[in-house]
Amino acid sequence: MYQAQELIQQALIKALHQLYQITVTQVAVQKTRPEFEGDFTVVTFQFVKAAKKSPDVLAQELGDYLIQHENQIVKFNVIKGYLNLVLNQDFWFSYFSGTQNNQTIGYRSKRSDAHQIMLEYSSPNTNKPLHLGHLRNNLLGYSVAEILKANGHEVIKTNIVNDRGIHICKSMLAWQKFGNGETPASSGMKGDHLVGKYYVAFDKAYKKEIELLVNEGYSKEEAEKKSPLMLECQQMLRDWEDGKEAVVSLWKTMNAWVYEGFDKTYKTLGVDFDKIYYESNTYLLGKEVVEEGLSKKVFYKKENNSIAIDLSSEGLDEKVVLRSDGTSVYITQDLGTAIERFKAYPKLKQLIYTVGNEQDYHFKVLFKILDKLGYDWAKECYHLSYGMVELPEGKMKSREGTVVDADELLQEMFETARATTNELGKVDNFSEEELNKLYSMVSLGALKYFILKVDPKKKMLFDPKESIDFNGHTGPFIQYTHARIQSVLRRANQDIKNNHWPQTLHPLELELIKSIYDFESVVKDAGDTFNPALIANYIYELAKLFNRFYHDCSILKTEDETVKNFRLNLCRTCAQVISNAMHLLGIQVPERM
RNA sequence: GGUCCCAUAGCUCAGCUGGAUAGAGCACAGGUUUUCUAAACCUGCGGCCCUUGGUUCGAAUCCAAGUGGGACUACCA
Repeated sequence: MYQAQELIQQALIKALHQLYQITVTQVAVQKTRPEFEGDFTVVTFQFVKAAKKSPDVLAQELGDYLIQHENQIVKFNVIKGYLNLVLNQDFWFSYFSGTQNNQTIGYRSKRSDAHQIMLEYSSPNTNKPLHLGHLRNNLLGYSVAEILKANGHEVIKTNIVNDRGIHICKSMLAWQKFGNGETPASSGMKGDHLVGKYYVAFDKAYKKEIELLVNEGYSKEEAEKKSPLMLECQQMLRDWEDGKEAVVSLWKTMNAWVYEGFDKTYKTLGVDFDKIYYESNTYLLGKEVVEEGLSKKVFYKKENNSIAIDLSSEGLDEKVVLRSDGTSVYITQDLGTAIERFKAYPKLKQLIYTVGNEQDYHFKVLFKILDKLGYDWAKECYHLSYGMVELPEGKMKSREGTVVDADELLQEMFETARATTNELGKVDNFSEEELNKLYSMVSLGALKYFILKVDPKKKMLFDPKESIDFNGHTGPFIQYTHARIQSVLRRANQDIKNNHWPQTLHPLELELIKSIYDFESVVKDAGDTFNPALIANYIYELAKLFNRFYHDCSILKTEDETVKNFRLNLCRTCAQVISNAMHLLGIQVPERM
């Protein structure tokens, strides 16, 4: 790999030392802004004092030195103390020739120091279908996993399904009471939606009960405790924990409906998992950890017999880790599960949890406790926290029915893709199967890109009334660019020779090479910061640049064979970068659209 | 009350490890196709980068305080 910045930096360090006896270990070398001539820029102000020179003189002297001592640098100019350096064109040709036909451009092959990383994402409850918030989780988790793989790591994608608890009992109870034996088959409803319907039904009936009780003169709090439905539901949960046949069997049946539904949605979305955990298997984990922590005096027993940890010295509060009746709280299970995972995967280096930012505090506490218990991998646990998806009227609430359902949204996007494609009328000779594949590719491209281009940690707004765009800074724009390139390559129908370089480059050609050059470092940054948005924004810039090039420079009509060959080469490499980058976002690119 | 996150164009977002005149897309007004896919390209319009202080040669970017918005602060999951 060629390292332009590194090369310039080393030369600069030498220059500063020899010319002015200034010793530094690092000099920031940035890309030159497009409005100036040059490839890389050095800001000289920081050395002005030590060198006792004016900025312009300093820049001039440094530039002279660099030209003399570094043969890759051929020209420079100084503007207001900024030293703009121009690299030898051969440097770029030489880099570019290394990318020829490299189908894994931008990806690192598996490294010797590869980390085995477990990345948990999705982790749905089995009482309702997936909504827009889950989509962000799924897309983010999947993409980060792909990005980490592209950085040469081994990634185990995992999903811990929250398949037990009071929320599932609510759906079960409501189905028992109001369901009349309805099944996905009898109703034609997708299983997760059917179960979700009864979750909502429970809530409605429950609210009604409370209203009645309040009218009878009880306070709201009392009413919530007295509600017969809720009492019955809690009994159901106890029965489930005791393994009571009828309850367990109903639970199995309804969960199976949900899994069938989820699988469909996952398949549509194109996300998958290497290992699935179920909370019904893990929810009792962690109790022995509490014992261990007690003996290590990390935890203490409170007067009421509950067990807790005091984290006030860390700026956090006291946290109960085991109830006074000896049952687990949620964090007990999380402690147990994390330890279990590191036991089951001895090579595991890092554990990443993709969970919304409302749980920031929870994970801070979790990691702190693991650290205090003496697990040295605790510092390698990472909460991949992301902001909520909000609607114009505020947060989504599934019980209040203000959610954007994932399946519905996917279906709507599909229809929009169909309508738009047909309107443009470029696909007359597509078969039915090819068409459906295209609609799905484009609609998913639009949706995934829409969600992933936003910095994960920021909350994002989704307005269902304004459908997701297919023009401009969107997934389909980038997919279109890819299809366009493929069309040119098909028509060219010729072998592309390597190492045939034109005498001079068009400015856009040079910019394209530089942009391609950046891809590798963008992948690295995205991996280091777990941020797919970096990839998304990068690849948009490349696509835009390509479209300008496509508009300004003819490719197939070029008479000079060397130039034509070079441009085809550039096209092919751009298409590969687009395809590889989009793959990291979980987005496929079409050959034609 | 405490802790954490966020604030950039009418809207949705980049830029934030300090650097040149703060960028895109959408929307709005216009233009480009006998020529490789117009889901494209080009032009215009649009900004006290929340406020005030501080650090610095230099602040949208770092620090502090304030304002506004959100989340969390369960023997819920």
